[in-house]
Amino acid sequence: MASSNNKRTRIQGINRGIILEAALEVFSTYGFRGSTIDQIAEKAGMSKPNLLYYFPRKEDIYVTVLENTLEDWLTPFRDIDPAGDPIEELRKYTVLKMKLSALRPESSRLFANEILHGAPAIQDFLKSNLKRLVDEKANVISEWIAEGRLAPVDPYHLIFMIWATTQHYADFDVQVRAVMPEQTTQASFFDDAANAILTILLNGVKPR
Amino acid sequence: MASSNNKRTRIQGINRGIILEAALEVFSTYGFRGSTIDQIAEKAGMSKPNLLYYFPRKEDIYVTVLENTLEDWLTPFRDIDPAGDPIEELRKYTVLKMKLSALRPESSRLFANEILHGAPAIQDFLKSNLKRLVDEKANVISEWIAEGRLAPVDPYHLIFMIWATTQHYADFDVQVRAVMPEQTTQASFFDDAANAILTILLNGVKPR
DNA sequence: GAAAAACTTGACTGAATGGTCAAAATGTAG
DNA sequence: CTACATTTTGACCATTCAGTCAAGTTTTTC
Repeated sequence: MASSNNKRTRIQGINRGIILEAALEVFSTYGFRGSTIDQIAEKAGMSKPNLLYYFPRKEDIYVTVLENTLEDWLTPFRDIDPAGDPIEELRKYTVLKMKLSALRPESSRLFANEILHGAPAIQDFLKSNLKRLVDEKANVISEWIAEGRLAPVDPYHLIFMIWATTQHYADFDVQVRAVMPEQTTQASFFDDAANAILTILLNGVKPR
Repeated sequence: MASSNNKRTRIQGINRGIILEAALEVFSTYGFRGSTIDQIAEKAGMSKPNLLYYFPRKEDIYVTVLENTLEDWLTPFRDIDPAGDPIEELRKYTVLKMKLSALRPESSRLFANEILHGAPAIQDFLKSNLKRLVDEKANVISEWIAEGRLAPVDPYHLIFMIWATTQHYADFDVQVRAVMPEQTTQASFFDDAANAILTILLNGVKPR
């Protein structure tokens, strides 16, 4: 049985990958409750019992997908460099997050949905790992402010502001597209958005 | 039958209100698919068939709740005054939206969930009513910029930025609370957040 | 190349849930 | 008070869906 054996076989590696890819699409579109195993199985091109052979419960698939996407999401945040130039570091981070919103909106939506419904599957993660990381980066920002290299703003709210704004373009994609003038929703769209955001944000935190 | 008769009776008025209140809570917590009619009926203190007497389909309850909350959400936006001081108008709007996030987070979450899943119930509304309104306000901002009373930023992205940031405190409440330092999640929390946001945002759009 | 292990699936089960119905209870108009 | 309309509900139905099972097929191992 797949789960009882620690070592993964060749086929297990392949099929788990296929399943997780299909599951990300389905879960991010319909939410946990709104998705069915049949849907995921069909998208993955295998029978339901076969899928359940790899992930015995629906929740197992969901949690695994969620954990994987969390990593993507956090990597650029971890990479904020205390030794770098504050404005430049914030610009870099914001641009990377916008890229994520552009290239992997499903991940963002999956995560948003989880939080929106009270984060039942990742409460602990938020309170331990994520909190630790945010505290660390908030400290970095506080030091930048103390050194006069950034305007005095609450570092936590600054972080939230970047998160909120960048994720908005993935999570609220439908609304953004519905509301934006026609031509604007073109190729350069995410670049334009990033520029606009950065103008406001960086002017807002530049020391004066 | 309740729906065939245009004029609403006393009891209909009362019970529809009770149902919609219960439904907002349930739908915003679990999403459309994740909520059951039984749950709503129990919270409303009546039997399921009785509830279905007032709203024959689950979707009818959902759409009605959603429409009601949309109005709350848009009123302060409509009230942005072209004749007012730009910075002051943006401050006022941002503060009002933060208040909504603080006082009625369920509405915000219900709406976020709907958009996140592709806005199946309000696509048309977004593309017509909301778009018209946003275009109008974007024009107002463009004029402010032309008059040199605001830094030159894309008005649409400015609007999105305010939406994203203010709603974050309702929609991502769980994450915010998990990550913020303990004492900070206190009484003045939303005021602090509003101040931090406004500092960055208004500095970011002040003409220089 | 045979035995064992890993993989795959059609057919099924049981619980949850949206919605129906007919009969009973309550409210209301004259 | 009486007749009529409105409201309420227990019992029920049909469907959807997570998860099981036993029997078959393919892959790996020696």
